[in-house]
Amino acid sequence: MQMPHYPRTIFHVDMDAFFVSVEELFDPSLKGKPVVVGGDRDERGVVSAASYAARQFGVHSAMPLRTAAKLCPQAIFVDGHPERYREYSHKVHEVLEHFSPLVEMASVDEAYLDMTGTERLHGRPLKSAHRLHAEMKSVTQLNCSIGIGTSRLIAKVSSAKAKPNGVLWVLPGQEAKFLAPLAVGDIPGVGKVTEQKLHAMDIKKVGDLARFDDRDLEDRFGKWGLALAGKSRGEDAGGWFDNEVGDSVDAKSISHEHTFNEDTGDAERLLSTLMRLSEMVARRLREAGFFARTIQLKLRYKDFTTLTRAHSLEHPTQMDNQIFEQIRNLFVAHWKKGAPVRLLGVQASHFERGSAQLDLLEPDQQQRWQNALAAVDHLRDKFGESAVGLARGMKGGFRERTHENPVGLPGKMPAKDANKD
DNA sequence: TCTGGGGTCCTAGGACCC
DNA sequence: TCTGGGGTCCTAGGACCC
Repeated sequence: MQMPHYPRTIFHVDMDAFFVSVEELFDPSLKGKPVVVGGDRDERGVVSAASYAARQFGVHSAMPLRTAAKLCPQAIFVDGHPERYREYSHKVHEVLEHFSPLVEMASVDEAYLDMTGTERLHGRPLKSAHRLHAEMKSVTQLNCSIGIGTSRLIAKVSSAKAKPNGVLWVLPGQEAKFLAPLAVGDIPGVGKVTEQKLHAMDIKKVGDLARFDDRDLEDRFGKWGLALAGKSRGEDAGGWFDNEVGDSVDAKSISHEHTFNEDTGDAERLLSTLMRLSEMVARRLREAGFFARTIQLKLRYKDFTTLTRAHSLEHPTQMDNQIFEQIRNLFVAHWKKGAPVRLLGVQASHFERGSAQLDLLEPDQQQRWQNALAAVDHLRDKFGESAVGLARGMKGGFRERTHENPVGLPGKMPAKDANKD
């Protein structure tokens, strides 16, 4: 993580209307039509992606589906297919790896490449960008846009300006000049709230921002103000942007949430949803090899008021039943009984790589527990989530953790009185 | 318009310890 | 009896991104 002493060449590769384009590959009849990915026109939810034809009507991502339907009644609404997007994301990644060993997927449909020093192999930046662009099209049949600059920030902003299907190179030394005429909202990290605050200070363009004193901005916005000052000059100032391209960072949290199609105050239904969410989170913890110390409940009522309540455990866990136990306690303690709920969420965070509980065991016993858990996950793959219940939480409680049962798995044949509570 | 789901980072207050 | 300051952990909430 040391700063390079020469100017870097960073590519930001951003797939054009990625979800829509992938859907078009599976159903070519969608091509050229107004398409909205995210769900049915009358569903509770938002637009994940809109085709360029749909955008003509003012439809854009994050917009409520029902609003999109009003703006563009003739649009075709399709469900998203995350597996398809992951599959194509892998193809994209493979293409990119032909161009640099330092590739970082920033999400399913965009990536940063550090192309510094690849001139001998690939030629000048514009030439390699055009080759990349062509190879992407021929291998994946998908269009992308490429931004080139001396920082992630410049690469990212220039790829947005290159859309659709274009390449844009900001020459070293021209960063501030490139940014100056752009709206402050074009800076990644500047959303509605910051934009409003800046507008109130009569800062509309990045150039206006660049003329402000760093100290001034720091006084008004704290740490974020200092980062803003740097960004106005094209620097990767502050936070995630400062990471070298290709530095992999461990996940900090794993969560699942669910919005009901209609609000419900039915305790049974709410608890079984929390159980399902807990299982999904636990399973991903096991896949990642993480044990979580903090478990958090998210509760959103009918009127959209949202609260989060967390609890930290003495012993980190990756078990369904232990997670659900915490979630249930938090839920019972904070849910206004009978109040209609719109959304429930379960989050795990503060990860550790191992478990003090498992560490108490001999290596071969540890292996047996891990094998047992893997077997359960395998059965669930085969027969569905409900086939194997690690957590029988709804009506009863949980097995106590003991030395013989260090992670709180239910026994093979739970006796009638096996559950406490 | 009536607002998804999965994440990251930052702030701020209170507890607790030295 | 009135009163320090710094560090760290925990919790809650909010802005933002794709």
